[in-house]
Amino acid sequence: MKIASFNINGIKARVGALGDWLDEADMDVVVLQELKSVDENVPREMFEERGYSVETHGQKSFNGVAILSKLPLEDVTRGLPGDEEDEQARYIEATVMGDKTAVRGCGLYLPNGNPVPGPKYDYKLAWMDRLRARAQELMALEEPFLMAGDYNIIPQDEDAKRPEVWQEDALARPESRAAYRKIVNIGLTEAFRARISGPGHYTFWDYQAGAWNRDDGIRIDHFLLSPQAADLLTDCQIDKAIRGREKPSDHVPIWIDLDA
DNA sequence: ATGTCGTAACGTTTACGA
Repeated sequence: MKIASFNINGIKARVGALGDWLDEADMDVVVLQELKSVDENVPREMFEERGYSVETHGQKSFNGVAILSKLPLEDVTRGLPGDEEDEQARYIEATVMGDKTAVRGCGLYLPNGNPVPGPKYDYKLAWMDRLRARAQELMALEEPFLMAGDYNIIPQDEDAKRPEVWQEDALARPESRAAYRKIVNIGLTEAFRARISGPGHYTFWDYQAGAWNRDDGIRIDHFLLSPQAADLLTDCQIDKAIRGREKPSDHVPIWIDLDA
């Protein structure tokens, strides 16, 4: 079961590049972030004609997440539990019925949090605490689940080309990293680091200042796996090359393969 | 040179979020 996460930075602008990638990537499941569209404006046909069912949780202009799947989906839920007042579309869950095993899949777009300090940073940290609470609920089931998406977290200095410029940023501040570790440390496995160690692996390059040409990137898109899902992990890779194509997103896809 | 995108709207330009 191949599952990808891809922050597309606007579905309208990405129809061409996203379609090309879907054709060649051959994923069973894809979680998307930053649709920047309401559900009615998502071009479902481009996914359905490729064999995917489409579950969206959209929002005008900002945020918006989706799950695409060639495998049957069950029990789709939208929104991160823990705050009835939160209207930002950043979270969706569904159970993917694999040939051998069902996997609960969570797609997320974690708040950026800048500037620090301020209400946006407070919202980020509170959102991360809600995510941890949800992960703990799922852990108690002792079943395969995964949380995939744009975490807006640079876990360690080795995950940035220039860690010094991110020191005071919401993506790398000590409080942000601690909140991320608090989620991981309930017993989850970060898929990429379970397979590949060392610096120089990124999923995001800013559009500005020639960041891509200088390989000035950061690794902020992650898969966290429950123990039962980690047992099934056979691969995890970043599709770096598509950042160099026409009209790219500022993120690239990261994907895992599960024996499920 | 403080650098680029994507989206929306009281739109041919500005504001916001990233």
